[in-house]
Amino acid sequence: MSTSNRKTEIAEVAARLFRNKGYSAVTMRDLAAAMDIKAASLYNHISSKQDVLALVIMDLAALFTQGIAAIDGANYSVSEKLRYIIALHIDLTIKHPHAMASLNNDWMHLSPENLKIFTEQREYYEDTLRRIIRNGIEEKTIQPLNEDLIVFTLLSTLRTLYLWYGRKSNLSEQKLRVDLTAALLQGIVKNS
Amino acid sequence: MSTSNRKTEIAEVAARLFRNKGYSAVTMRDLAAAMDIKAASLYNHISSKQDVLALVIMDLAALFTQGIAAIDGANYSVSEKLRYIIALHIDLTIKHPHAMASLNNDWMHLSPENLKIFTEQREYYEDTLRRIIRNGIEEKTIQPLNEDLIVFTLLSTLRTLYLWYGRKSNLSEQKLRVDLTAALLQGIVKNS
DNA sequence: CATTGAAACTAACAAGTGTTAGTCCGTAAA
DNA sequence: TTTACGGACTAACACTTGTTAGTTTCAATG
Repeated sequence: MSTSNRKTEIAEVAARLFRNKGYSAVTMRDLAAAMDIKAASLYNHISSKQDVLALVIMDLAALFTQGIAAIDGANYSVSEKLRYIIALHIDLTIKHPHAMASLNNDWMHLSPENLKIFTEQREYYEDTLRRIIRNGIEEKTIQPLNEDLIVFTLLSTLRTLYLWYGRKSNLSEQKLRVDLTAALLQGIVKNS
Repeated sequence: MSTSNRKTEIAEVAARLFRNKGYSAVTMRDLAAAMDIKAASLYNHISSKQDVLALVIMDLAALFTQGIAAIDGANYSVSEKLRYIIALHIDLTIKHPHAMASLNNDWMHLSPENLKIFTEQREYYEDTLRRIIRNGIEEKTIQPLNEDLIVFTLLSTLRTLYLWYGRKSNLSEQKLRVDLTAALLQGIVKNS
């Protein structure tokens, strides 16, 4: 295989540390200690601290980009697309809860080249979602609210799922999907 | 006056820097440069870097605590309480957009004493909101979804308002309040 | 057995970190 | 005019940072 086992292990431990203290506050000695080795030994597997951050963030970012591209390209209704996007976020959050934190909070510390790629992907993601929402408003299946507001209401909840899911509650993935979809799409008050 | 003008000026500039790079990545020399003075000169006004962080975060945290206490203590319906809580977040976000970022992302770097106070206040805030939601579910004015899920759906959107409001959109505060309340409480799809 | 190579180690460096000590300047009070 | 002092400065400290160089260990391969 192309990437060594140890390298991905470093990325996983790093993601957990980054989640708790942020990229800048985690030192290479912290990371090494968490793996029970010395800092210098890390460099047998990775080339720099930036490299580790990219390892944590970039693959996950690509999964989001691919995910929304597939959903948007399929022959779904607006409502179906939104449901699949919610499911995508739940799925990736459960699989990579720690990396999600870095994706949200530490992306600005990526190297210029990776930052460019990341920013483009994020814009593509948000533009796609915005277009779906706009379609829904035009066909009158989505409430005629400000479209940026709708986009960020959805995204802010989906992006910070990692903050509480699995901690505060022990919801099943199934129940999470059903209830979260209901809360985001139908709202939380009755008889509106 | 008890706190000097210069001290609050430092806190404001620091909040802006913390927002962009995070507390740990901002050096005292960065902060000094942003104020056009030398790093050592900062210590005529503040006692430590931690002190600056506390200056940025703690007062704002107290405003949230006082705000929700007042709303919860008043004789409002569940729906009214939720509307006022949304308005509280909008109000404080517009007044302190930079400090909101630190409140969300840098609180873990507070000194142990301040961290304790902060954590207690946050728990009080979340507990209060959770109780309001639970009341609503019991009296059947709120959808019977998982209550933690509802709490964090609301909070995640409200807490990250600073990320996009004033940047991506030029909504008036009035329109923001109306549309955001609608999106969070009634949802975004029609004819549910 | 000899050799290789992955992966750990020790030691160290250069740059950057928060912070302190001591000094200087200019304005306002005495 | 003298005094006091807020608020800037220079210089320096002790420590931490990411990273490199060179070495050692040891299991797998020939």
